[in-house]
Amino acid sequence: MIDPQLLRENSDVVRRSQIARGDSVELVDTALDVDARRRAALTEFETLRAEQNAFGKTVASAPKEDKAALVAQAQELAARVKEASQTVTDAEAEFDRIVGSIANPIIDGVPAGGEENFVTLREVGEKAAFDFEPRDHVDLGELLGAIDVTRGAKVSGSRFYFLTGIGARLEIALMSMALDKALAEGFTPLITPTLVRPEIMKGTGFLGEHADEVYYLPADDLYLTGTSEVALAGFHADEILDLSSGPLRYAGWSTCYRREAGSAGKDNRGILRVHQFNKLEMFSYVLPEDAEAEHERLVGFQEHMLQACELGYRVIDVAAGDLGSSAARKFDIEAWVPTQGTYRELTSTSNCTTYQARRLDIRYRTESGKTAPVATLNGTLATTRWLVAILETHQLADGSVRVPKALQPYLGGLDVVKPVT
RNA sequence: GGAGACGUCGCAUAGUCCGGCCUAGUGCACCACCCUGCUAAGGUGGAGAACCCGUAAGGGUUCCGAGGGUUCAAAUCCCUCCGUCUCCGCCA
Repeated sequence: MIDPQLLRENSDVVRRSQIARGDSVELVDTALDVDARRRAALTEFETLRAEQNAFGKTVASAPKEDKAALVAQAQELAARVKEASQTVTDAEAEFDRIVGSIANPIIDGVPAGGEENFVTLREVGEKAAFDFEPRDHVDLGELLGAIDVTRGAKVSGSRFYFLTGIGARLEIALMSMALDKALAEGFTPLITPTLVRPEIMKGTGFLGEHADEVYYLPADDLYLTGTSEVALAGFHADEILDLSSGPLRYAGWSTCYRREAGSAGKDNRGILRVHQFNKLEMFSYVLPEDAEAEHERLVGFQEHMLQACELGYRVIDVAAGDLGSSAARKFDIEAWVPTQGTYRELTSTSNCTTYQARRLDIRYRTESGKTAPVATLNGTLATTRWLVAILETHQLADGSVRVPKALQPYLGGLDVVKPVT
């Protein structure tokens, strides 16, 4: 939910954001209109209700013989109050529907336009090159006994897989390294629920236009989460936080579930795009004025991780039209995937400013003692997908894969993964 | 899955049977001041959240787990849902 005050007093900011995102500008005017109608209805109702309250006291304290006449009068008033109350309910529902559909106003500097209009902030490391024909991660996974997509499909269908042997160990190593990084940077680790209630799913904004990406269990009215961000954001829902001694930082470890509806035919091979994977996710609750600095910190931690994995990558400033509705800015880090000859997203970090917190009612106390919504940020620290880039980047001519130095301690010192015979 | 109890303004509780004197009482904790010579006690006052009107001072409305309903009037009566706890059953 955007700040209604911003809408009222600075609607041009919202309009400019809508343009940059390629969203409707007329929506802003509609929103202003429903806001005005909502407030008028409220005033009307409150006036009537005050009248009714006062009258109720008269009735209660009236002598018995006057009561009948007074009650008759009160009935009439009650009918008008009821009608006014319904008008308010309707007006507020309309307000929520319209204003709720406006995405978070982008931060100045976010490139306008769609997916292809991203801006590359920096390229780091080398694009791995080979003097032999490099194998892709599926072939490597098979050679190394690390990934079994055939049996994944047998058991669960397409886009499912088994991580086997060294593959399973590699994922655990990567996740553990990320967890240690998170701990070193002051994050509190959390293992989160992956099934959540509808209001939490809605509150985090995943039931908007991407609702068909989400697994839903009708028998229990629960949603499977596509990222622990959902549970991490819901963690402090309806709370007033004390941020006086600094931000609250959490690292959520969870399995993630995604339907990948509409991506049929895309990335069918391997484990690049799958229905289920593991992820360590950073999540920060900060003062609104600290959000942009925190965003830079998060992207910094992500870069440390990619560097530790000795991957070549670029950091991009995602264009406005490609942001989720909650994000005011998003940085993606894409690693070089040799067999695809292109960069593929390994991490994403979003600054949701106060948008998500307003919807989930997460606040802090300002110096004047008032409450105000906090800012929330999230970012990937490691996921199963990283194995794709790690395997392909560090492969050797015979199909062996060199283990990045930083990862070796998590594999009992193993420096090269060799093909199984 | 069965049976039962419960959910009140930070915490703990009163109020619910019998609807209106509840603008929700009390204790603890908290803040300010007063008093007091000693790691304290006592006194007075203040203090929740959201929204609306207003430049402001201030005024108003809503909130007793959530949502409906009955009623002139609901913390209180009725319904649905959510959650917590206890006992039994079942279970990887």
